Amino acid sequence: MHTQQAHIGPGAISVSASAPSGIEVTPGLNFPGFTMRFGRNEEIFGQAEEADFIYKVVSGAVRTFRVLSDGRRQVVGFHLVGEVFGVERGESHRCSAEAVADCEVALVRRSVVNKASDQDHTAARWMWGLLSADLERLQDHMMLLGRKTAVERVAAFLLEMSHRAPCAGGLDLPMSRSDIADYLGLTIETVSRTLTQLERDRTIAIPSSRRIVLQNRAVLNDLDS
Amino acid sequence: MHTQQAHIGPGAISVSASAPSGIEVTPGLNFPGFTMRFGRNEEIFGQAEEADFIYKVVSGAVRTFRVLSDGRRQVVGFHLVGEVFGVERGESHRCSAEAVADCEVALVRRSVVNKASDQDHTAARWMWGLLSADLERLQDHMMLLGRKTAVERVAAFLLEMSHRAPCAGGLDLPMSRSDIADYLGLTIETVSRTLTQLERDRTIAIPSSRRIVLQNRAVLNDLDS
DNA sequence: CGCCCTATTGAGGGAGATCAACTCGGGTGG
DNA sequence: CCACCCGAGTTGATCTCCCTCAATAGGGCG
Repeated sequence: MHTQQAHIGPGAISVSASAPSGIEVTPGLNFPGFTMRFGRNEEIFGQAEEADFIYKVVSGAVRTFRVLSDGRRQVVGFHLVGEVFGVERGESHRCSAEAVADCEVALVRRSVVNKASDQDHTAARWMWGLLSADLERLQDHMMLLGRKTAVERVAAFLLEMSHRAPCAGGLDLPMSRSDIADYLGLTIETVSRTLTQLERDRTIAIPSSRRIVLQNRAVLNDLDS
Repeated sequence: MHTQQAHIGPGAISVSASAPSGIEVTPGLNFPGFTMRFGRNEEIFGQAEEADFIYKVVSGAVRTFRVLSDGRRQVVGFHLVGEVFGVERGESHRCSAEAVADCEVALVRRSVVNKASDQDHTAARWMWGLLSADLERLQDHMMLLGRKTAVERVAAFLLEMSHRAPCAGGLDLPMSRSDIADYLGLTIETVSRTLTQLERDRTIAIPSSRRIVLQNRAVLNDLDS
């Protein structure tokens, strides 16, 4: 169902030279690190794998997800340009991460960040902020998955993406319908049908399948409750 | 639908004397604080309210949840004896919290914890651990809400409760079917039907509606995938 | 142009929701 | 002590939203 490729971890050939100044994880906070490139659907890290790094999207987009033994998949989150992912407790990752589209990712050693956090409150607070922002998003998403209808889920998704991506004149979705469906707890068919329904209502326009223009945000906001 | 009562915040009459030694939030880590009692369904804190405290369940049980404007409710989590809740980023709570049953709760000022975290890595790490344990649980729960069937959800719930509560010879559920339903993204009817189905299969026994004996954990574990 | 992958559309079925009746148990008051 | 009541839980009948299966349409790239 989903392309499974060999894991290419840190140290593999796709490592590129790190910027000499290090990785700026957030304005004013730099860490030594390096960048890597990943092709579409390539694995960045796997569930239960050692969590030695934290990651920041430089270009492209990333999905984190979990799978059940029978293949059912739940996308936990999408990570767009500038966003940090892979921040976890302890030793190992609890999600897998894959490139949604070709992308470039900056890596910083967890040990480096941990040491900085112990010495510098700025770094500690930054990490704390990352984790709790994630928590907040996950709580919103639980509401969506547990209690919202298909239209409401799709509306919430469109609004979320439009807030997180610079959307001058319409969204450019990096992810497939299958990714969206697994994020929203729906099937690709339902996602597709719901989008065309919203298009018929003139709430959105879909010039091409990955490009969506929000024509009536008021309706979407209403659906978002 | 749910009993809405006036909020009784810190400083209200139900405050009882704090233990002179302070609140032991985790073995070896004490903070000055005090305890309060809440009756069944009483509000402990409300969504968007100032998050001045963190809370620990001394006795009874607590639910945290969110509601949509039309009353649909999603229970984000249950908090049993010994567990800490209300740890959030920044200023305000993102969930409401209510007493599932009569309970006693210990409160510690956030400012106290923050100060301790800045000076002592033990406290900082403890907070970090709390937050990321929550995150982990929420990710599991997203999988449940997004992709699991009713039986799988109920099985997962029973196993979760049996792991978190001392369950010598059966669970004693503090929460109603309605709470369970809103936690699992189902209706009370479906929860009830699923439980009786599991009872007919001899997977569980239900001596009384709040008491459940796990007779065949293997089946439940299989359903938990 | 033809291939392949992604997306859309249609027809039909099913898991769970909804609506409604009934049962159970615990508390209260006569 | 029993009758009554009320909330919680169970069970039944029906409906519906979304899933499943299947066919068709687009669109990027060789």
